[in-house]
Amino acid sequence: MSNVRVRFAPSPTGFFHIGSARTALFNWLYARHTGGTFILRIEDTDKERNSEAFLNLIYESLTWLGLNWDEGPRFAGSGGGDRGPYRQSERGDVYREYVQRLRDSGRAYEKDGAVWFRLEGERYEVFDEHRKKTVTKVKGPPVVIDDRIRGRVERVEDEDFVIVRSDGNPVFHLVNVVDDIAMDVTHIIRGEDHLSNTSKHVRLYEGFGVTPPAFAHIPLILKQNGPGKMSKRDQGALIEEYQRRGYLPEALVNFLCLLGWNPGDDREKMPIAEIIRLFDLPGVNQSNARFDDRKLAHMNMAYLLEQPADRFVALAREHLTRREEPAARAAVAADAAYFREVVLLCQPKLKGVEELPAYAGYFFTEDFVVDPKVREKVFAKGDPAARLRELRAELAAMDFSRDTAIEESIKALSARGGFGFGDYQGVARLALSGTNVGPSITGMMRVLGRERVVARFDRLLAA
RNA sequence: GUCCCCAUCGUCUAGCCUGGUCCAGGACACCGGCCUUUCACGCCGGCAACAGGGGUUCAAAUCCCCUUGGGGACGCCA
Repeated sequence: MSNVRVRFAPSPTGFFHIGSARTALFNWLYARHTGGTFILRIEDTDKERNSEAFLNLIYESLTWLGLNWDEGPRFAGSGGGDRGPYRQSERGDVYREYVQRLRDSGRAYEKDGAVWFRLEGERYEVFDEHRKKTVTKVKGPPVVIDDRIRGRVERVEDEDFVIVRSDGNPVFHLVNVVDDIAMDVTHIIRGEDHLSNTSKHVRLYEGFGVTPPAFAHIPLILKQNGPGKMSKRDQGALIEEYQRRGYLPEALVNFLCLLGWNPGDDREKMPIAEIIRLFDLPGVNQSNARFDDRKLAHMNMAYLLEQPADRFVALAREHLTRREEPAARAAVAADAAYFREVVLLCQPKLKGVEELPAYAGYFFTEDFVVDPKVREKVFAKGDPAARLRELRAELAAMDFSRDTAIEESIKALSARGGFGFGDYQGVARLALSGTNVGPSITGMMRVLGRERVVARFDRLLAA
């Protein structure tokens, strides 16, 4: 156990989004890499905008992603620790005590009913064109931030700022710094949007007579289309959406790691243990990264392909249970062993489990649509009906227990008639599925079983 | 407007710190081809970038400056 202590400090004021998840991830990775402690702290000082539902979403999303926390609110095995409470709404006493310390030392004062932090230096008044008002400025040396990712950053902090609102609630800058002191946080890893706040925070640390922790400002994730950083409103921004769509959390985590960090070589798909081993602050990029849902989808497919049968089947079932369409309901209602056969037959072909209802719906109902375009195409050349009748005649004697046996029968039939395997495959697929895409035809026949295959052949021949 | 951060293929990036090994490598996407029993996967190939200008140097993607562009922050939100 090292003495590294990092924290992820979200506020439950909205959906949990990709940017927050990556900040949490980088903190978690750094804690795991160093053998340090990962703290979850809930910054719920904005009483107006907080909600328990969003709070729960934070817990659930982090847990789903596998980002367990060592200290913080207790949830699903995570949490605990002796520097709580870990919700800022429960830490009023701590803040009052720290504010009093500032007032005692003359570094805080009251004005307009609020408490302000006093900067040190010569004061002067100036009219701010942008804000259209006269403000009091303070002359002083710039704040120097030694950022672990950006290097040396200088910023002038030249106005006193509010630390306790007139309604008595402490503001973000104050509680953030106080808690990081009280919780012995050693490294602050957060989004670059906080870089300009950091000068305030450093002054507060100085005001408390505390050496600031190490700062590491990570690049932002930019929205896929259009200008600006990704926000909760953007398409694909919500973690729960990927959970709902049946994405593998480890695929999402792997993808997120690569947005602003890399192992230093060409590797992309890596087990989490390897990422933990290699992750370090100097390896984090300085420039913002644009989100790319296609790359994420590809990563997800790569992970899906290698899932053990049991987990893949469970994932498919869990996903389909939440889907509303008839194909999904029929699939869930089907015999479990049959469901498993179908899903495993499709596994190597799918980009995501969300494709399942559209891709494999015909396995679970006799009432599937026959694509007219595909039908036209299949019947455009040769005599597919004749081929299907020949194949139909073979069915009774066919061994349906193995794909290879079915394949051999069809090959033998083709050889006898002087046709190719494909002459039977296309029309048979149309009869069985109503389309021209899908898993292997022999696998389809085996899984559907002789009875259903015969019926579907007959139906197409009758039409 | 002010301040801060950033700048390599369409996108994510390697290379930059410690200049020559880079007519710049990988991945996603896209386009061909192969494989094949459809569709995928896979494999092979292709397209495609050092933002612009100035400097330093024998030599610059790499160091410095300017411009431009992108991003962020400027709340009694977090």
